[in-house]
This record gives sequence, structure tokens and C-alpha cells, in this order.
Amino acid sequence: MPTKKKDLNKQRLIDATLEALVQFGYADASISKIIRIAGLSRGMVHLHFENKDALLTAAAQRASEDYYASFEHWLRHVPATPEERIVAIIEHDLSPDVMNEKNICTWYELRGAARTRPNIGQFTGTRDAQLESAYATAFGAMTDDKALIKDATYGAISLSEGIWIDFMLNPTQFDRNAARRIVFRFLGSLFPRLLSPQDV
Amino acid sequence: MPTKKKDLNKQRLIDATLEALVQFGYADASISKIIRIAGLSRGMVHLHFENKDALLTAAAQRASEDYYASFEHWLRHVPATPEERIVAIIEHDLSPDVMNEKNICTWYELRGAARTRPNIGQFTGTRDAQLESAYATAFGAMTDDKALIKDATYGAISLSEGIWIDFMLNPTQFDRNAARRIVFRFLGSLFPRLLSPQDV
DNA sequence: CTCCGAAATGGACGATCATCCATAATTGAC
DNA sequence: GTCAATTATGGATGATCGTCCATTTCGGAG
Repeated sequence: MPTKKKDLNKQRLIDATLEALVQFGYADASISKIIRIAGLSRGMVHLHFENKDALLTAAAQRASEDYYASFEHWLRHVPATPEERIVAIIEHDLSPDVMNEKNICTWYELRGAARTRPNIGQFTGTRDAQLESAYATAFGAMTDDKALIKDATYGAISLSEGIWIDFMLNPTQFDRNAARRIVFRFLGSLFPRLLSPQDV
Repeated sequence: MPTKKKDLNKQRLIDATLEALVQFGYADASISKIIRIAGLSRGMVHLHFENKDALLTAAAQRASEDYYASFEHWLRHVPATPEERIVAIIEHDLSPDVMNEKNICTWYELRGAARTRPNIGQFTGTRDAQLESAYATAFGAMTDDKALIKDATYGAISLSEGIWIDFMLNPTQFDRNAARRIVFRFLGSLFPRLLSPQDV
């Protein structure tokens, strides 16, 4: 495969971009810093991407794809009841796979950038839409009350988002079990059947 | 007062900085854009502030002070029961006074910047601490269960944060009543006595 | 081994950044 | 009205930004 090494460098650029977002934030994630992290030369960016915006867009796409690859893998063996699916989605969003410093900071930076950059917003938006869809489908299998489905979906997502932000602001003193308890307290009040694994 | 006009220009710079954060985001809120918004000349920044970081820090301080001025004013005539205080805090955080596009975007940008800029983090952090304290005090007057106080405080803050983010991402289709309903559903499950005004 | 196209390099380019400063305008005391 | 101090101006400065491109290196076909 002649393009193998080239593609590898392209991935290195994307990885370095995500790393630069975490280390320096979107504002200071310059191409000079990105190529230094990647260990590649200046011209590589233009060889692989039209411009910096395209590189950042590719990074956003990869972050989105990584999230959903992890999501699909996590839920792979949890097909049974909608209750189990809800629990699995939440456990996934609170797991170190998703809720680690790099991931959360990356998403925060990308979302902030997305507000003024449609190309990035495209991928942050699709991730949100997919998560919302997964929740809504599961809740929809548990009740016919449209308003309840909407509230539960919206509440679960908002609560997760808020917890992620708290984790970002206080990564050391963060209590993962407390976060889990709170989410299930909320959802348990909406769906009494829905209990966290440790309560069963 | 000899310094009156000077101080007014200083405030104009701070206002313009917050406006630039909303319009362009932290990454693109350059001094050139800030002074254009303020209608002032280039040198004014250095006359009033040591450097750009000091200007942004002052803007963060003002955003923090504005939030708490609004907070204090909102809760001024709600001293009675802790339940009423909780309701008032939530209604405040969901009110257009706080949850408007400019405010939410400003806070998002400042928080993102705070991660790599301690001077800004100082003021985003104090705001969070004050809000946490207000919740914890009120919940503390409702129960002696330390874990419940912690969960309720943490849950209420996280839920509010998540709702703000959703508002930022979808400002047009945002449903303020649905957001209120969800928060009270959550807190109502922790404190059955705690009901939203429309339920009473 | 030779050679040619692809891959990769790193310096140059103009634009813009934050900062600085020489100058001008304004203000208040007398 | 005069003058000194304060306040305000806007162009200059070097650094860094994203982009571009002349050059070199690499890798596989013949």
C-alpha cells in the first residue's frame, strides 16, 4: 500500500491537533505548536489539508467518530431491555473511556469553536444528535408519554453535560460515584423501574 | 470628579471585551476588534490595563460581579424558607436575566479560557463557589443528611450548567418551561417538599 | 542501479497580533 | 488665559500567525 505512511502522518497531524487543543486551548493551538507535537514539518498541513480550518474540522470529526466507536463498543453486549440500555449509556458517559481530562477538554474547546465555525459545529452537532436519539429511543420503549420522553432525554443529556463541566473544572476532587448516584436519582424519579446496578 | 470620564472609558473597554467574546469568541477577540467595538483608540488599553490579560481578567471580574449583583437583587425579597430560596436560585439561573445568549456565551468563553489562564479562572471559580455555597446553605437548612446536601447541591449546579450549554447550542428552540420542569423534577425527587411555584 | 513521481521539508511571505511610544488633545488649578 | 498634568491618539515595532512554494528526500517500477 503506497499511501500507508502518508495516511499515518495525516493521522499524526489530527492526533497532534487534538492534543494541542487540550494543552493550549483552541485560541493558542497554532500550526507551529501542532507540528511540533506531531514531530512533522510545516508543509505537511497543506499537503494533507486545504487549510487549518480543514485540519480542525478533521479533528472534530475524529473526536466524534471516536466517541461513537466507544459508544457502540460499550453497548455492544447490552441489547436487552431499554432500562439496561439507559443504564449503559449513562455508565458509558461517566466512564473513564469518555470522561477523562483529554476527552472533556477537547469537547469543550471544539464546542466553543463550533459556535463561530460551522464546519466544526457539523460534527459536534451530529454527536449530540446521536446521543439524543439513543436516549429518546430507549425512553420511548419505556413509555408512551411524549413529554416524559422529552424531559428524560433532555434531563439526562443536560445532567451529563453539567457533570462533564464540573469534571473539567475539578478533575482531581471529582467523585465518579456521586455523579452516577445523582444521575440515577434523577432518572429514578422519572422511571421508578430504572435503578443503577448497585441498587439492584 | 476628575477621573469620571476616564473611568467611563475603562468600563467601555470592559464592555467591549465582553461583547467581543460573544461576537468572535475568545480566540478571535483581538485588541483591534475590542477597541473598534468600544470606539476608542489603540493606546487606551495600555492606559487602563497592564496588558490584554489584565483586560480580560477585568472583564471576567465584571461578569462575575454582574452575576452576583443580579443574584442578590433577585433573592433580596425571598428570605423566608430554604425551600423558597432554592426555588428562587433556580428561577434566577433560568431567567432571561442570566440565561440569555450574551451571558451564556460569555461564561462559556471565559471558562474555557480559565483553564489555561489562572487570572481568569480566579473569577469564574469564585462565582461557582458562591453559587455552590448558596445552594449548600439552603439545602443544609432542609436536612442534616450531609450526603443528600452534597448530592442536591452538586446535582442542581450540574443540571443548570448542562441546561445553559443546551441553551447556547440551541438558543432558538430552547424551552424555558421544560428546563424548569426538569430541574424541579430532579430536586422534587430528593426533597418532596420542594415544588416549583406552578405546582403549588 | 536508475529514475521519476510522490512525500516531506523548512524558509519566505504578507497579514495580524499585542505592545509601546511620540505626539496631540483635554482638563483643572491658579 | 496660561500652564502643567492627565487623558487620548494612532502609527511603529518585533513576534507570531496561516499560507505558500522552491527544494530535498524517499520509494517503488523498470
